[in-house]
Amino acid sequence: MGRRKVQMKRIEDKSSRQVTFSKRRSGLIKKARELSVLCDVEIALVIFSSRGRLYEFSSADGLTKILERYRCHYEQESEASKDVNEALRSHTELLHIVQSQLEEPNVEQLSLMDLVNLEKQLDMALSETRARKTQLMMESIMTLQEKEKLLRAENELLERESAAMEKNEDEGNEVVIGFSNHQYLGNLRQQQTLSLLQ
Amino acid sequence: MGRRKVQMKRIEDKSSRQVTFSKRRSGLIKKARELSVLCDVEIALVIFSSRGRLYEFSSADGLTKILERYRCHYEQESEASKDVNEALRSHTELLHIVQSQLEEPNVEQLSLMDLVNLEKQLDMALSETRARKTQLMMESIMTLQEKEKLLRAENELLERESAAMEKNEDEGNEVVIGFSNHQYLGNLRQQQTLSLLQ
DNA sequence: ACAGCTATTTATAAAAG
DNA sequence: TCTTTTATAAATAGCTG
Repeated sequence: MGRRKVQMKRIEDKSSRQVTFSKRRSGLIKKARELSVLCDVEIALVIFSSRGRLYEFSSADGLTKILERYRCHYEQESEASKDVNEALRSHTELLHIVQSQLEEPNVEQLSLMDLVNLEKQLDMALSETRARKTQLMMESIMTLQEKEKLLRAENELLERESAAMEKNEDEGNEVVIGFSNHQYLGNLRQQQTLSLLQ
Repeated sequence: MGRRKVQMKRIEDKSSRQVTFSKRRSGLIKKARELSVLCDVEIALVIFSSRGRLYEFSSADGLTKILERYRCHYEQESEASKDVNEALRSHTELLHIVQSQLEEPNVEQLSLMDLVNLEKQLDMALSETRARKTQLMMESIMTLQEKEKLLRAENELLERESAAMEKNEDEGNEVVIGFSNHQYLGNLRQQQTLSLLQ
């Protein structure tokens, strides 16, 4: 598509090779963008010039930013449950894809590659769910650890209060306390346990 | 470049979207190949259809190497994009591993059933690991909950003790206590959170 | 879903400024 | 060297089978 047809081999003239590279590169990226938009598919395109310069296009670029924002708001509950729902939705969608693929008359057309890819997607979905679950549990543990810390502090306080009072007593008032289990709790192995979790 | 100009937005009609995808995909890959040949540059192109099918093109050096190079090129970039790249790279790498495994002479003997069974086995292994992890976390949470319960009981006891003592006091002994945060902790949403976990 | 066929639109090689 | 223009090659949207 130019003044004349071009041979499909390396352009020897350095200058026109550079010009062609510049033009065709932008054309290729444009086409990649169009394809991703028109057909709603994910595309990653990476080009290294002979001098090591990098050019890229990625339909997931917007997605990356969304995921980043998603991570920022990750700790908030409302967002969290939304995320769970989203994961569930996409998971279900994937299952439907698998079903429809397998229910088609011409199963033979499913190449091994296709199956591998589907399996991978499923596994990624699983991974997401797993990661989400793990995070929720971690948060749960964190919360409980926080509470434990607070309760310990409170206990110490009360203990000191109790000791101070006892010291100032002179008559033998009977007290309700039968035993004290302040030191009941051993050292936490929490750190150890958590290290096992990932 | 067709009978009419096309709007740059997702093609809503599923059928024609599929047709366009097929045509433009091959066109894009062709253009990528041409650019890599004419200008002697490295190109990696990955396309995921909405159905999870993978299409790719890469110039001589191979997708993995190019993506590896890409990753190095971006070492100084943000964490997020690094993660995405890494995911893409390892994804592709894994794919190649599986492919090479499957490209052995007697691939034809691998039936769908075999693949399904293989997948099942893999997933069971994953499940086991996952279950183990979950169990560890659950135990961790249980332990912490137990501790919380004990600490609460202890607190109550101490509080009662304190109250009893205060009642039997007649002189204004100064006490060490400045504040009390017994009710600091809100109601647990632990039950709710846990229900989300499975 | 796929293959071939134009009428058109796009991309771009080469020329011009 | 860069940008713009132009002539032409390519790609492809909508058809038809």
